[in-house]
Amino acid sequence: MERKSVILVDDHPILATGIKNMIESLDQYKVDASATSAETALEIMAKNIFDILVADYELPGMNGLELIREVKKMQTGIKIIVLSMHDDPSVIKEIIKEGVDGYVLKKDTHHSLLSALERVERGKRYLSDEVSEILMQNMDESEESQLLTPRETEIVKLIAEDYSNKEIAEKLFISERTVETHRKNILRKTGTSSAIGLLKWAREHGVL
Amino acid sequence: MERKSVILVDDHPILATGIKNMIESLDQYKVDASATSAETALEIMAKNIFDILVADYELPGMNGLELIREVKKMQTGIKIIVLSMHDDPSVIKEIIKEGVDGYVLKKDTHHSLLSALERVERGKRYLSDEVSEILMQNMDESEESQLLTPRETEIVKLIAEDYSNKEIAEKLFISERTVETHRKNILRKTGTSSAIGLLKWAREHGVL
DNA sequence: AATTACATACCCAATTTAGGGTATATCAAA
DNA sequence: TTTGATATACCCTAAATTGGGTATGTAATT
Repeated sequence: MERKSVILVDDHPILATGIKNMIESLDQYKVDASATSAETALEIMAKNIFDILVADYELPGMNGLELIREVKKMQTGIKIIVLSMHDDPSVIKEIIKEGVDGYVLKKDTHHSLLSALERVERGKRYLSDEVSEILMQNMDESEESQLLTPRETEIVKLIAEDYSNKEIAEKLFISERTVETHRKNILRKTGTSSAIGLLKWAREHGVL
Repeated sequence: MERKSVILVDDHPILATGIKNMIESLDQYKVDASATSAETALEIMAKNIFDILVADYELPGMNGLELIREVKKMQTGIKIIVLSMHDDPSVIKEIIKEGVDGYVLKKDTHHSLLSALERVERGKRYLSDEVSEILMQNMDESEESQLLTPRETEIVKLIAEDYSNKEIAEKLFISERTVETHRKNILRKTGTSSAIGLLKWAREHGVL
């Protein structure tokens, strides 16, 4: 049987080597290419065909999401498995929406990664048990990403960048009163009561 | 020849397995124990003797620094190699000051880790090339980690956790006036002018 | 046509933070 | 022993933020 060709993307070589060995411990896979950045990976994929892409989500420069989008444009048949450290529901949802075939957390066991490989090879999708559980816990409190209006989200971002109400007002060509109103509404909606509390909320909910 | 006994601590099993295989690719080492938390590692080390500890620095609960301190109390002869993602000079310095034998970044190659093992086994210390370079670049702008006093750093952390001055005062059993004074001094020293600006500074300078 | 959501803008009051001081006790270093 | 750094605590004022309202124009939806 032909061994499936895998390309691996991880910006931490030490971890990449470990994962490569892990994958190749199964005879049916061969890691034919490794890249430490999304950009390099895309260059390689422009010239070679692979069966499966195993990519770290946290990458320097272009992030995992952008990489996935580009790859799907280039090689429509390729299976994508994302390996991520983030167990933040909003991040997970975002990645899955992008249509990846497998999602495995770095804190899962190595069996998870191997299971993911076997499942996606057979055309199925795979979520590790950890990931499934996280998603189920957050089904109900979903749509909270739409809690804030676009304008409010914009203002949250400016607050996070350390602009005062006055500066935000000038930047957006609106009155300082309006910024204050948005700010109040934002704090009320998010259940926070200070700029720093809001920042924590925003990070946890993927607004930033 | 007796194989050296290694204990591995990493909270991400998938990565731990990869590193274990990597270490055992050299015949002279055997990974006799693995733990996913500092606490578990300490329990194991209370009952067994190891030659070398390879520990991830980012751990849930007790952090790498505290783990190192505890281990040095328990097993004075053990060699310690820290494996970390952080290439922030201030973090690196802090860890090295604690007297570890080797420091390797996850973005180094796997050869670095193996070199580290061999060097510390022979009683020498090891810093990966990447780490050496980072430290050299920051020799001059050093001491900026000492810009803030310990007390001030403590307060920065509490501000980052969204405590108000009043709450910080209660927590530390000091007057709210004192917290205000610290806060003013911190803003002056860091050249910032708001809590959020301070937070950005703190993140950039490894205070958090 | 009525309702709803959104962005806009104002009023008021209370609280918190920022920025300017000064002052004291302690401890280490020169 | 004097100096310097640190942690403590207070004074003052000004600015910014928070928390409670109301109100209006616009666009989309029912």
